[in-house]
Amino acid sequence: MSPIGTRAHNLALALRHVAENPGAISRAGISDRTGLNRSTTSSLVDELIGGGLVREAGATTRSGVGRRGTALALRTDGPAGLGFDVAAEHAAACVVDLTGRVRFCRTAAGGRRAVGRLARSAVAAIGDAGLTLCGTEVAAGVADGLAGLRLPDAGRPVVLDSEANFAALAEDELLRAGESYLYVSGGHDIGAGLVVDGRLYRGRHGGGGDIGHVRVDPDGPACRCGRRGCLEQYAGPLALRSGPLDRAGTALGGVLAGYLNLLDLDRIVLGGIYRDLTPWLAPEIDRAIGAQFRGTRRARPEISAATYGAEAPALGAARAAVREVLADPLRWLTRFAG
Amino acid sequence: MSPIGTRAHNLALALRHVAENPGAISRAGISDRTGLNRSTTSSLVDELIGGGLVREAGATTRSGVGRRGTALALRTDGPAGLGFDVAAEHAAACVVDLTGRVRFCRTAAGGRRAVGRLARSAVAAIGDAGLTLCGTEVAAGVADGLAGLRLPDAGRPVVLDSEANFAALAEDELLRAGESYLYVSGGHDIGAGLVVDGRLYRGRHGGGGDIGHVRVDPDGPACRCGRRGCLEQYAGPLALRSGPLDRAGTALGGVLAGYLNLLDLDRIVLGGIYRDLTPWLAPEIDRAIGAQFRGTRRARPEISAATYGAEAPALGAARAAVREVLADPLRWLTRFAG
DNA sequence: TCAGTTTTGTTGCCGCGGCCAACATAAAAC
DNA sequence: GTTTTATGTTGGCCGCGGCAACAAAACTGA
Repeated sequence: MSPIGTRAHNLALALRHVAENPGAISRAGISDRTGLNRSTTSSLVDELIGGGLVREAGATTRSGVGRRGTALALRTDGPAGLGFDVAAEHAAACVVDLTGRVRFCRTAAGGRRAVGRLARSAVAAIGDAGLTLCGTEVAAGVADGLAGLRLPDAGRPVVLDSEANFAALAEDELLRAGESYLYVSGGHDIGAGLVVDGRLYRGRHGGGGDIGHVRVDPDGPACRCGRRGCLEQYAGPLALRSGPLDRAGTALGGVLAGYLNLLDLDRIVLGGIYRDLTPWLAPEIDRAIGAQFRGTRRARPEISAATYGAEAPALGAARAAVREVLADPLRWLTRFAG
Repeated sequence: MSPIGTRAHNLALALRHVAENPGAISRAGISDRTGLNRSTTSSLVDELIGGGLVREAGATTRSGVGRRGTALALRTDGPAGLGFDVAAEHAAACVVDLTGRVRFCRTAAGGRRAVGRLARSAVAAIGDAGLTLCGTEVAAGVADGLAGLRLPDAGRPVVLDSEANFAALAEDELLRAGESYLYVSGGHDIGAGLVVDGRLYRGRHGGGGDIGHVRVDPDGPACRCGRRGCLEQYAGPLALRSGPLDRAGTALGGVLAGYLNLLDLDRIVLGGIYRDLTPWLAPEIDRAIGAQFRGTRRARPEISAATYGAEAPALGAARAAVREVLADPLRWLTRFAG
């Protein structure tokens, strides 16, 4: 059995082109870019419109001779992705529509104790906006942080992953551009989310991505993990408050340089508490990378600040949920069929 | 247009099951495991048999009531994968059949000057064995090392990649098991080939995988690259001859530990000149990894010696070539159609 | 103004290929 | 022998993509 049938594949293909050219592509445009026949494209688009994922949006503007096409766009009153971020001291919930636009976003103190309240508000917001929940994903440090929580789930399993991974998935522009980047998130732990060619790398067992205890200097300061010279002692929140930023940047850059020699990435994205420190951290990180980088045939990666701040993990989780609909619209279209 | 049509996908699916259960699976068995209808499976297998990829091999042995199935196996007189390894001082050529078995393997001194002679011998061996060349892949340090070389090419583009990447692809058992591992190859350069879930990770621009100049100690010895304390100065061939092995193991382990915190791998494979030193290197590497490893929810990766020695890159390149046929048998079946 | 040209979207038909049901075959159980 | 169970093949159905023809909508040029 095919992992995804031809029809499902082509529906996703058509839908992706609509998502990437909202209001600016017609059936014929999809046909041109996909190589599918115009009649096939018409049939696919009709099905997407019938299922409430796509709408017609006037005529395409185009100079020159010939009939104008019918512009297509994603509907913003269809599926809603729901994302949570559950940490020790705070929690957040976020709702996005099919275009990835934020329709609800709220943060609360109290960690997992606040989740129930946030969930009720989010579900109310989904209803008020005329949306329909399509999936729930949750950023959480540890899986058992979820045990006992009852989350609205759209009849599908709730997806769990790390904060850094979901925060990496909030970077819509980079994902759409198919970039390869490492999202480095500063916080109580130092997390990393690796994206290759616009797709999240998940370790085999969902482990990995925890780089706070990579050793920077065997003779460095003692760490709470019982060892010495961990990255956290240079670039963790305590170290950032008490130490100079250039020391943190150098330590981070040294660790990242090792990754860049192995992995061939386009970009380092600084998130979490690093985001607002980017102007001070980036030069030192860049210098440290330059001291080890050996790219004879590739450009040195850019270093940039994350687009979103504290809300990034919840937002990324919500966007990941709607991206599942974009990746396999047929499942959404037949969700009542069984 | 689908990247690979339904028929092509199902042919590959059926063929993969034959490859993974040689001589021990029937049409009905494929049908059971794939979910495809028995009639569909019959049609697929007939096409694979007609194209010379699969043969019937007696009856399956099974206890209990019912008719015995017809056992299926890969043919060993069909497509041949041709792999080269072109280095500065030596070169190698390798031929494998569809099962991945080595049918020809020869090494020569002289680097790229020896390639023409090796190629002629390999092509002769392919003919003598009644095989048909299906693809050529080449392990080479730099792409321009290939400029001007005329290689037998089966009418398809010659694939180029690093020695470490191809050596990683020679590990058939690990690939089949879907393991995630980093193949570390010691040599003039220290290369690394990353395999995730049985699939080779290729950087965006084919860069990466060159870890010889990751910094181990900023105050370390000067390196030919102009910087100080590079891994090569601890674990390169010169350092291995003059220095103690435990120092090399510790340096390697330190670098690998950084990767393991990020990547969540099952295994480190030691290849190249490290392969035969594994008994001495592995304990130190393991110790150094243990000093930084933070796997609360995953096992510490195993460290093992590569299955093959100097012939690994050429063998891996040859196996990669036949794997293309296994991945898309329809292209092989229709190779004369255009 | 109106035919000619170009582009868009729809409709009817064909064919590939997967699924289903029925049947022939082979081996064991009774 | 008959019955039961598993394997492999055959014929027919149908979903869905491609093709060709046509209608519709815009511009171009006498």
